[in-house]
Amino acid sequence: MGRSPCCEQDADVKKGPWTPEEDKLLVDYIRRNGHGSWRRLPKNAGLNRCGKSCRLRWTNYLRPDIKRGDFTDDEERLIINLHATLGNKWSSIATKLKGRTDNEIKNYWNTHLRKKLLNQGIDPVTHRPRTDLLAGLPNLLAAANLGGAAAAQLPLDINAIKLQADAAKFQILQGLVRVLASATAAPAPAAAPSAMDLMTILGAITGANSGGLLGQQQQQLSSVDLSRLGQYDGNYSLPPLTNSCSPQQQQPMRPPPMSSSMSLDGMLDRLVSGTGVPSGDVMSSPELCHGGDGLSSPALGHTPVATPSMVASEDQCNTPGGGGGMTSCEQTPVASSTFDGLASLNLDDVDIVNMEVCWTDVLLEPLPAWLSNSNPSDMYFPKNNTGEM
DNA sequence: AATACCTACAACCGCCTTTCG
DNA sequence: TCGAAAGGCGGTTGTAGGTAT
Repeated sequence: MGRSPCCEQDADVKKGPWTPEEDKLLVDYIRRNGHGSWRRLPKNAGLNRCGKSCRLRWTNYLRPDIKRGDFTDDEERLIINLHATLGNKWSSIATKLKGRTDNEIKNYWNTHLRKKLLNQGIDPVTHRPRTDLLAGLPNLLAAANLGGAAAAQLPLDINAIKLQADAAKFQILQGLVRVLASATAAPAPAAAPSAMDLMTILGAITGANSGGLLGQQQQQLSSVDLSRLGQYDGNYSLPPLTNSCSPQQQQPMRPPPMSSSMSLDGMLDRLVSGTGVPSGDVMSSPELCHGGDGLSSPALGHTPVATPSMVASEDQCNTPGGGGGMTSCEQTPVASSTFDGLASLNLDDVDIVNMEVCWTDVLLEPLPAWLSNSNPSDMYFPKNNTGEM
């Protein structure tokens, strides 16, 4: 059908921001008479505006019951939950938030909440883990695999590439762990990659060698059809996106077993097998809410104090698998990946008991600032550094 | 201090739905 | 029942203010 703009016939109507005088005319008129017919209102109120413009100005800004000010945490949660259910039905969402207009909620979503979810690795449209990150995985792995001769040919760019790869790895890990968590609740469809596929990929991403994929890992990865990763988007139902670590669950704060439960593999084993995980709410498992979280553990090079200055030590360089493998520390630039050197890390050095952050919280955190730094070479090679560049 | 860039939000546009004669 | 007018909605744009260079 379609309609011409309501004021098309009158090209002289004013557009743009409203002046205080216009606001006063509109408010005074509606207080005295009600708005009645919006089309006739401008003329009756002495406004050179389109009726539609008057209605929007009134409903979005001048109405006396409009609530002003920042959105509260409760309002944020409500908007996110409602959006997950209703989608972009802003007017429907607005009916649940007293005093907020659909336009205000829409703007707040587009400027704040959308970015917030994206930073948490959540697709703001589907409210599921982002799969666009997985789609770029092959390229990412290729970049991460640059080392040795390739690195020598790209001496200036390799650090930036590796750091960007780390940033993407971090987000991919967020998504993968969420996917794996959900996989315990719903069996994977036959066509989708298996949990073991993901484990292989994860192993490759977090590979102990600093140069990237090597030997057996690379062979294993080649057996995984990465193109099927995209199927995760619709095939698994995810657990609720709630902060699931209740005080009671965190209370025991017992030192977790220092064996596999603190390693990523151990954690994922539990997720995949369901061992020690209460059915129905994987994310809230007390097993997973102890002080030492999987991803912030040193097993992934993400100790809470991890910084770019965390460079592989001489010991690590000399330890098989610790930044070593087929790529020596000499070949590895100063900006060795924080995902590198995993096998050499000593869990005994970590104060797990005092790490009070739930791992699910870490998963939902935005990228660390140093990982999302737009100019990584500045971080790795400060101008007043020792002149290693 | 000047300029460029970024962000937030008010306002507009075009389409769809509802109402009414 | 039909068609036009009016209201409503969601996407997009324009702009002011803030921040970085």
